[in-house]
Amino acid sequence: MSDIKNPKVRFAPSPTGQLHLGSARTALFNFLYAKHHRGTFYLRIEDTDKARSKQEFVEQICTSMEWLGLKWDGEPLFQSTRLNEYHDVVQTLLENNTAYRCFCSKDVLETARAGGSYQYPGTCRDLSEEDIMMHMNSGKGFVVRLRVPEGETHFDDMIYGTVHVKHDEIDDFIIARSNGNPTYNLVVVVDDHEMEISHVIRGEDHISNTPKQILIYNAMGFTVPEFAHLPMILGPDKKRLSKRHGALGVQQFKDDGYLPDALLNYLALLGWNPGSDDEIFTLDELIASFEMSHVHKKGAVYDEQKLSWISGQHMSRLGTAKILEGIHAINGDWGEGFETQYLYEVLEQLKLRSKSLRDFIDQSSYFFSDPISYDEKSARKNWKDDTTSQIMNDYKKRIDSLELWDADVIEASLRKIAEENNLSAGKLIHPTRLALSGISSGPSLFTLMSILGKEVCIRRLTKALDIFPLES
RNA sequence: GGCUCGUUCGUCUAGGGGUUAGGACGCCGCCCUCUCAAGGCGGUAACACGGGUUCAAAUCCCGUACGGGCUACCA
Repeated sequence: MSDIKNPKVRFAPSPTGQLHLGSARTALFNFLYAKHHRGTFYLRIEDTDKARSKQEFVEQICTSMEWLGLKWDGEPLFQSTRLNEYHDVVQTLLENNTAYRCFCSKDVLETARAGGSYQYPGTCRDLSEEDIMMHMNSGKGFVVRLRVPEGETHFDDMIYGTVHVKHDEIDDFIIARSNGNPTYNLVVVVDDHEMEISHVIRGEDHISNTPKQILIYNAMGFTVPEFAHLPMILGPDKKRLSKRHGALGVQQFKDDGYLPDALLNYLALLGWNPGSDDEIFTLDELIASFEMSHVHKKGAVYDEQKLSWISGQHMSRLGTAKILEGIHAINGDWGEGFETQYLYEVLEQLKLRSKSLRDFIDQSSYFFSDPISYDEKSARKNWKDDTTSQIMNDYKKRIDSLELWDADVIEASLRKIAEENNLSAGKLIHPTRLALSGISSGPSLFTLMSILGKEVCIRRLTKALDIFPLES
């Protein structure tokens, strides 16, 4: 495969919705293939469905792709600007007799279909010149159909291998609607040819469109590109992932605080394997190891737990400055009023405990303000009675007198007072943590205290002494 | 219905004639430990089924079953 030179690929979403996980994966594989082989990655907006296409979706798709880091080369191509070209191709096909006008009404065909016939009966396939003129003159509407020849078509899919389809399984399908607009199968071919696409990489749902498109390539005398069909991403019900499976737009992952590299990493592992046991990759690493031959055919079920794990792995490898940048991108207020150095220390502690940027935000409140509520379960367990209060009070006084405020010193003083009272250190540690953070989990207590500072610790202990033990 | 593609632990996957069928997520246990994580160690769990071919089949072939996709004047 290393002899593939400068392939040209494209990602061709239709702007009828935001960028979804499935399309993002298709975009990623196109991107990886292009970059791995030093090729070109184009973006084409398939907006020929006027009724459903919206400008806002075009913007949303581009934004999502930029966020993911899937930068396309050149300017996006909009199909809506190319209607004339499509029209010309239809004319050429009509002229060389590889396509014909069909005057059958929609109703007639639907009735026929309802009767159990699945294929177009070929009514207008061999209309005489006179009949055509007559219909035209009477102002009757028509669609243009491709005249599918006898025989069979096969192609060598890079992932699925050779696929054969007999032509009698293929309808004389419509390439231009009665309103003159071209249909998908035609525009795809015309544009892929125009853009000199060498490798068409798309979802497996297009595998049965491929023979039809090859027929058009042949009818026009165009060179047929290589094809690679990607397996689908499935929901837990094993059906193709869709809106029904919940909010799975790329935008949502961004809002949930996932890192783009983590999402991409996860997506890459859905249907592809790196040929090693490695699982954590940056985008550049994915580009370096991507091989189409390692893409397999089976649909893969989307699993949020694994995404979350991968995300956590990325998080723990990321520098605190990058994390801070990411957090501020989704919440500009976070840590406002505190010095950057302080924020870095906070992030350093939370890194191994966070799967997403949201987790940092959700877990960090006590670094910025005194707890306003306390975990009741922990309070009842760890601060049972006045005995605890007494020792906590002693402990408060003890740390108040500390000259040097660092984790080791703080720890030593706590262990000493525990020993003096013949208690295990935990008997002091747990209530202290509760008093300082309001919860029972988090970073090492002594690190926490050193970060918070003496004054804050004393203040929070004082407040806790007022509150605990709770009334029974 | 027709066509087409697929089927290895619950999930993502490795393995493509001889393997104790490997790894990862999850789950469970242990270790570490001030908690929660992280990390380490261990455990749980799979070749859809039936026929062939072969000394030998998860692996090759044929069926069956099940699942996906397509079968639009959507893309």
